[in-house]
Amino acid sequence: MPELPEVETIVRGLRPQLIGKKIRFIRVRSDHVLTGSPRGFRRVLEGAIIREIGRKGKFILITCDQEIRLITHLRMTGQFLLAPRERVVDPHTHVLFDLEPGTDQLRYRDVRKFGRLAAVARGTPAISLLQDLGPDALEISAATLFRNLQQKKRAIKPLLLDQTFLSGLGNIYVDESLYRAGIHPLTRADTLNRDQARLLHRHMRQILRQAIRAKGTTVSDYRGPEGIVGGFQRFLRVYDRSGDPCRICGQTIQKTRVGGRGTHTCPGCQPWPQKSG
DNA sequence: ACTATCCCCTGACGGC
DNA sequence: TGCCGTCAGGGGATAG
Repeated sequence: MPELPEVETIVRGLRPQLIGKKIRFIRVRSDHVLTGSPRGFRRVLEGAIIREIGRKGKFILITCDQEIRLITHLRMTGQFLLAPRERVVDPHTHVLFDLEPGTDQLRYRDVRKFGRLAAVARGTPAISLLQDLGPDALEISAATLFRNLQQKKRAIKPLLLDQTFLSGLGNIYVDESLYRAGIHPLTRADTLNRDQARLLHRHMRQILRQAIRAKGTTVSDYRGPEGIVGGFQRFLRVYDRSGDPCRICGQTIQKTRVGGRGTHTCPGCQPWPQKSG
């Protein structure tokens, strides 16, 4: 579900609500979403005071005193919600954090249970997932992106989705970025020239920033921390628009499958390069 | 190094 | 109405 702009929106929404709060008590309704045992999870986090909330790629990092951390990946349907303790608990809510001061609860809800929550104790090295993360899509420079693309023979779309190569992009923003840069998703990465890499870099940044401003994209079930719906979907030009005309050339937006993922392209604006040269 | 294919889960939707 | 197949903003494991 959430990609970089949605995760950034969530982080920004949680920050003012959580900074300075103490995690007083944790209730785990389903340990499926925890990376370790509920016992260990609670032992590490109960009593911790939240100091910082950040993002790395699509991971949410909640840092407490003494470098205790809660690291979360929402995968497809994970959500953080803030609710008064007495509010009815939705059946897909798996972890509840009582906060102090106040009467609010931070709730982790996840319909498909693909998301994961990990508690990192003081002095414990960062989990391997974070170490393997590639540069953040909003932090990488055009020059570095170009240099890194030249080392890869893979098709550009699966490469951009590979979080060890670049972190933050998901299916929506990859399709949108490639469309705006006029690059076909199956183009071999090392065949892109410097100008194409620059164009891709510029559009990717522009789209991500615009999407953050719009508070993300809601196609079906993404919601921000307060249940807020994103607004970027009205700016989408290919994603979820198959069968509709391209806004630039009028040709019909196609939906195909690339690397196992639904892929949206405009045949006019994103020519297939390896065929025609 | 890279691709293809499951798999993890649940729900929504279209066709019959 | 119900059943069945397919698909979904992600990513890990495994076989070729």
